[in-house]
Amino acid sequence: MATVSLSLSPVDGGLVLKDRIYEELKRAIIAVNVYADAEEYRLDERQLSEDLGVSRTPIREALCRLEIDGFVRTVPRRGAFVARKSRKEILEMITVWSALESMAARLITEHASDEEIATLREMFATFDETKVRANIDEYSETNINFHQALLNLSHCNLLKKMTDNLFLHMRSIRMRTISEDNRADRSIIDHMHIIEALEARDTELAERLVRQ
Amino acid sequence: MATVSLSLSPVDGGLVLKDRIYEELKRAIIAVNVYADAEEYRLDERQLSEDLGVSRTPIREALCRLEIDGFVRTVPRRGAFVARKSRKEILEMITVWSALESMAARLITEHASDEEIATLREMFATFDETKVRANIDEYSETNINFHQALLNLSHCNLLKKMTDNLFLHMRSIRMRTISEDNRADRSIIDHMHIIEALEARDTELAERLVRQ
DNA sequence: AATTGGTATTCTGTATACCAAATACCGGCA
DNA sequence: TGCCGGTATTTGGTATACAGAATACCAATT
Repeated sequence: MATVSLSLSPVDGGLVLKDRIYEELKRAIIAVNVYADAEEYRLDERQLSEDLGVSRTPIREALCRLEIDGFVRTVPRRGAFVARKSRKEILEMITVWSALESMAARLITEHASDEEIATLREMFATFDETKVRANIDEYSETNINFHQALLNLSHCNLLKKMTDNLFLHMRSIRMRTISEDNRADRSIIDHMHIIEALEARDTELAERLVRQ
Repeated sequence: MATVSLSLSPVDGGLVLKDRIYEELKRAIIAVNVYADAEEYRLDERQLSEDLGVSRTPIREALCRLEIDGFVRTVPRRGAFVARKSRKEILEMITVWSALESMAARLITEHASDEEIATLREMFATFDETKVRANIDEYSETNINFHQALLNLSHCNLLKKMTDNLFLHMRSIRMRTISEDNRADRSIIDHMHIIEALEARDTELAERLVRQ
């Protein structure tokens, strides 16, 4: 009897309790606008464990991971708090981000296919400069998607992984500076310039544009 | 009575058990040359806990951190293994590293003082090209120090933190490719060129040299 | 002899219990 | 009334206990 190949995929799902808690806590942390009010958001392990209906152990592992990611700051013997980034730290995140993304741009000019680059244009297909002001928030999403798409096209998983966390941080910080986002109309032009540089395989130009 | 300021440092050391275990495990992992032999290095929690004389809880937290750092790969319900980087992953690490370090070079040309840049030269004071071959390993250390010094001078903590881990990985990988290090004599010249570009505040040149 | 089914063991994942440090509260004393 | 000290409570850090899953091993059957 020939063994019939059913091409099954593993049923695991790969998400254990601590991972789900990690995701849930991260979502919750990003949801609260830490920068809005002055009080410190304290994360009580016992509180969380009974809220989520699990024991403290997976909570602690999730908090441990969140601390490494920079979303939580734990003081020994004091507890865990939602991290509040200083201005300097934010600037440093932007610096690192631009370093990584400009490298992504380099890689794209060198390795990505024309079709892949073309997909970048499609993201802005529904927007033109006159409409941008009307739906800032939708554009804001597209804006983020654009940056993430750049990292994806770099085909460098490490670059993507390292920027993903930065993105999440920037997202929550952005809420604080939402008013500054009236520069969206300038931004869309910049993005088009970037795409053009990528299409022209102009490595240096693409890198420079992205960095700025 | 005026409160006398004694400028005492916390006696704690700031290192709790899990942190010490983390450091110890990391050291041990780097010490074993994973790439030398084919067998998988398994990290048994019970084994570790009795070897280190602590319970499993801090072990697990340390392993969690090591996994995020990429030194350990844990399979659900299977355990933790010392991570073995694929060729692709290694190349990606080098890519990210060069992205970060070239950004550091940019920052140095823009912000570092002349004195700080001058310290880079001193690192190579004891070396000239004829001597390099004689003490490769000592030079290798200086080589690493040079790169770390660059990151330090960038005055960007995040850049430094992100590259520190990459450095540790590269260090253990280097053991595998130690034979290739006969290119040290070319390397020292490259470093001098980098220093000169930094001194000349030539941002673009410095960045390009570092990236390569 | 090989393969399959079942059982036993091992080890992770999770929960609970214990301990020590830190803070908060309260009472006494100046 | 204000300050100091002590006690109590809270809470994070650590250890242990329990349960479920995965593997290894053995036996039985073909």
